[in-house]
Amino acid sequence: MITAIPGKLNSCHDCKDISCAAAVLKISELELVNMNSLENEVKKGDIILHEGSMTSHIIYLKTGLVKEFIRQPNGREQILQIVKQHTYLGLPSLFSDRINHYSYAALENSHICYIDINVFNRLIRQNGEFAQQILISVCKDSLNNFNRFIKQSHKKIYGRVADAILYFSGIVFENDRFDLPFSQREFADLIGLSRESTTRVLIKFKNEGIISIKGKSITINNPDLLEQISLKG
Amino acid sequence: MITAIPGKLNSCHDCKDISCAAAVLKISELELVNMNSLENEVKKGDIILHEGSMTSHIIYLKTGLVKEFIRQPNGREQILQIVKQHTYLGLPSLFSDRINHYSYAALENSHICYIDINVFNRLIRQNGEFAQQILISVCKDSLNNFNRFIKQSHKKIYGRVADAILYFSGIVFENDRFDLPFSQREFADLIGLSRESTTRVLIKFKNEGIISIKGKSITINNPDLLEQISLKG
DNA sequence: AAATAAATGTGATAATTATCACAAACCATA
DNA sequence: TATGGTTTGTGATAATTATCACATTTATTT
Repeated sequence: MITAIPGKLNSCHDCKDISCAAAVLKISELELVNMNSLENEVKKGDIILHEGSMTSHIIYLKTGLVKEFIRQPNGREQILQIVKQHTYLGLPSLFSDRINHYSYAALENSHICYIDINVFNRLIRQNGEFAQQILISVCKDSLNNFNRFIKQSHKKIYGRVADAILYFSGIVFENDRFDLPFSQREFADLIGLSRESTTRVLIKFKNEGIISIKGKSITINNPDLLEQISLKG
Repeated sequence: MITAIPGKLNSCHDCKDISCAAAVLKISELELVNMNSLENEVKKGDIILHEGSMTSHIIYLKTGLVKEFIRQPNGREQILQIVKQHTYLGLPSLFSDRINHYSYAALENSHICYIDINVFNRLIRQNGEFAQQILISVCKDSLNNFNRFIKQSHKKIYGRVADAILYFSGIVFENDRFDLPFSQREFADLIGLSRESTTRVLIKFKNEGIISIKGKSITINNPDLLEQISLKG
């Protein structure tokens, strides 16, 4: 039996944002316990969801890091975004045709929860606060993603690589120094460029002192200049 | 006073889809009358919303045709989608930062309604069915849009022009013959190509007999071939 | 209907990026 | 530490698309 929980939303301890999925989850967490939702550990490289498959459960990324991607007709992978913990995977699909449009693979060992679709839907209908928070979460996510994509689309390779570095630094890892969680091949897939072009730009940035590269580790030395390059297009 | 309306959703008479915003509106229509929502007529070319402005009302496109667009840093316009009647404009913005991320301009004389944000939000909280339908509508729309964009992004100019023609034929006008609601300059903006390249491809398609062009009117003679070109990338 | 402005067509050229081919560096593991 | 595999670096070249410049057509205004 599901009972609507009075509309008290807490903010997520990590990001202090009441629209963060972690905060949203607080309502459903009670339900999850009741419903015996499955919790699972996935290893780095594991595929969590396949594009084209039916949505049978909602998947909540409790801890870890995941890439969202599709396969382009030419066979190449297109990475759409890096998904951080406290996020539902592919929520929009649930509310459209219930087919997963994207694939998800773990970039690190991660913890995920499977939540029953019907529980979720009942919660939404019975609890307006919950519905509103999910709406906010979905809208923010899709807007951010779409905007990032649109802005990239007309930029030259320098601007695009700069964007990608700033994306990892700012949005994914929130740190000027970070380890690329995959190869340059995949980095190129995220940006939508050839591997060679991507490498060349990275080396150019390195030679100009804007960034430092040691193995998979990237350090931004001059964020302002990177921003400038990104803006210039 | 807003009262929750028992969850009976009708399908839209036009598109027979209960997730169509027209169906969703049925619930709020009653409210709209109560709240004295403003109805307005806009002329072809009028700008309905400016990117960057605050969301003060929700705008519902009752009749007409509208383009959603942004201005790229290089000054060029990027048309994101063509919005048909029975659609809320920029709904995702309402649920994120309440700033309109895109601009909207009328491609034909159109009728729009202004709905108070608070009415909308109260409806969502008080009526789970309504919330769910809005969620569905937002998710479908953003998925479709994003997918269209991603699929385009790696295609060559032929595939992209083919896509755009199929988009107008299938999604916007639902007819093999349609009038471009704007110039080829704007058509190019929608596709994200230069005007000259776009023109050249159109002429190529025309010379190959795949389409016919008379002024602004385009007729698709060979939809299968167009599909093929789109798929080939 | 003439004049003016706007949109479209087209060749030549330049800029950008992908592709190919292979060398060098790095990594895992026997 | 040798060895095979993968990833990264780099030059040369080809493919694709934008840009420029201008002719031609079409639309709008007086």
